[in-house]
Formats: sequence, C-alpha cells, structure tokens
Amino acid sequence: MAHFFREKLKEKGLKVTPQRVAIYEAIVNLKNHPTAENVIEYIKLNHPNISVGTVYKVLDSLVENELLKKVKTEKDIMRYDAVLSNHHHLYCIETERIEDYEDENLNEMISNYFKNKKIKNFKVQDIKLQITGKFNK
Amino acid sequence: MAHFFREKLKEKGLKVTPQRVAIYEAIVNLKNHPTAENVIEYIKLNHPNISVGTVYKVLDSLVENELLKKVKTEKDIMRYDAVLSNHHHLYCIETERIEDYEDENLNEMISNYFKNKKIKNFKVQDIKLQITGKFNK
DNA sequence: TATCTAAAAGATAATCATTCCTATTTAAGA
DNA sequence: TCTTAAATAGGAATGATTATCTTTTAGATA
Repeated sequence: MAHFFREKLKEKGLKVTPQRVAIYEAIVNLKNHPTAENVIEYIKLNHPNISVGTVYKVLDSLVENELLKKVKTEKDIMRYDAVLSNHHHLYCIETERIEDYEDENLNEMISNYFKNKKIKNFKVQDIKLQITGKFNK
Repeated sequence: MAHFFREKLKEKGLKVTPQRVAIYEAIVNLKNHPTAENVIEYIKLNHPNISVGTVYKVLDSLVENELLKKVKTEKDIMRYDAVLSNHHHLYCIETERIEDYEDENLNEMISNYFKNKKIKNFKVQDIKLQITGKFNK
C-alpha cells in the first residue's frame, strides 16, 4: 500500500516525503472518508510536528495528481477518499457515514443507457451516484 | 412563482418576509445554482439593506424547510437550487456551470434496478446522479 | 384598526477552516 | 557529498460563516 503510493508519487514527479506518506496512510486508515480535520487530528498522534498547512497542501496536491479523490457532501466540508477505482457512495441520512459502493452491473447499465440517450449539448465523461438512505443497525 | 413561495412559507409556519421573498427570487433569477455570495451580491442591487447574516439564515431555513436544495460541488462552497422536483445535475469540468437534468426514464430504470438488487445493510431512500462532462460551445 | 408577541432581521463581533507568506529543511539527481 | 528546486514549518492573514444581542415586524387577536 505504502509502496503503491510511493510509486505513484514518483510517476507524477512528486517527491516522496514522510509527510505525504503519513497523510496518505491516515486517509487509508481512517476509513469513512475523513475530512482534512480528521486527518490533522490523526496525524498529530504519531507525527506531532507535521504542520496543519502541510496537510492542506498535501491533500490538494494529491487530489490534483489523482492519488486521492474528493467526496461531495451535503455539508460544506470536503472529505477524502483513497479508493481510486470507479465507484459510487452511500450516504447515511442519520449519521455522517459514507461508504463506497461498487457495482459493475449498475455501471454497465447506466453507461449503456447514455450510449443511446444523448444529453443535448453535453458530452458525458463520468457518472457518479449519490445513494442516500439508512444503514441497518 | 412568488405566490407559490408565499404559500409554501405559510404551510411551514414561516413568516412571509420581504427578505425571504427577495432571497428566493434571487435564487430563481440567478439560475446556475448560485452560492450564498452570489445571492448576497444580487440582493444588494435592489435591497441594499438586507444584511449578510440574514441571507445565510434564510438560506439555511429554506433548505431545512425544503423550499430550496443544496447542491454538492467539487469545491467546498455550497450552491443552491430552487428546483424541487427530483432531478440530477450536469457538472461542467471546464467551467463552474451546473445544470439541472430531468429524465423520467432514467429514474425509472434505476429505481427498477434497485428494486431487485438490494444493497446489503442499506435502505435506499434517494438516488442522485452527478453527471460530469463538457457542455458544447 | 390598534395591540401584542414571538419570530425575524440588522449590525457587528467572533469563529474557524483554509490559505498565504517566508525562512528553513530536505529529497533526490549529479 | 554537493547542489538545488521542491517541500515543509510556523505563524499570520483571510474570508466565509456563525453567533450575539438589540431592534423591528409579520401576523394573530381583540
């Protein structure tokens, strides 16, 4: 995992720094699509000297270089996702929980639909589902 | 339009104030899913005495009372939508443009799909598509 | 129509996540 | 090991949003 990340950084011409590795690991370990603040808090435990500004900068540059994804939320706070494969999200209406949802059949069905049905004046590049609902206890 | 809004306010037990009407009209007139700031700027033209705090408070309460919807964006800025019917959004990757996309057939297809295919431990309540791509010039 | 009252608005201060700035440090190629 | 551009630390600045407190007002009631 860390190895994959290091390789990806190199590919993109980014330096492999302990800060970047720690921040990436934080996102992976934290699960549930952490916010920048979640990451900062988590990072502090084992890397108390990594500065807040660095976390923001690293998150931005990782998103820009496609090593992380941003997840849209109802709230105005950004959350981050280390899963890069094409997937959708389940949003819980009761809690802040967000889970990944992968479904190849669904992807295929939708992609077929838009092969026939064109949207006027718009070229589709990517389709993501926000599936809102409730997790069973 | 303004009439519909006034009735809705009454239904919800909210007072019909000039501020609320002006802010609602701003959202409708501005099209393209304005931000709070867009609204503030627009409002200033004809209602220079409506305060910034009021705009935020009104937007919040209208969303809470389902007279407006929030639109998720890549950026961490919330945008607002006066269209309440079930619809999806087209996001332009080049500009900030967001357009509504209504498609009954699509809704039906997806809803059928999830009638059969259940998601484990999750009760689906609503599904929204974020369709990313490019508008033709 | 005048009175009353809770709700709403205004004004401004406070908050707080994010960005900016600059000196210092460091990854990694020569 | 040396060099240098890139990255980080630390802290100040920003700016959107929220909170607070006072004044105003919508709308119910008499």
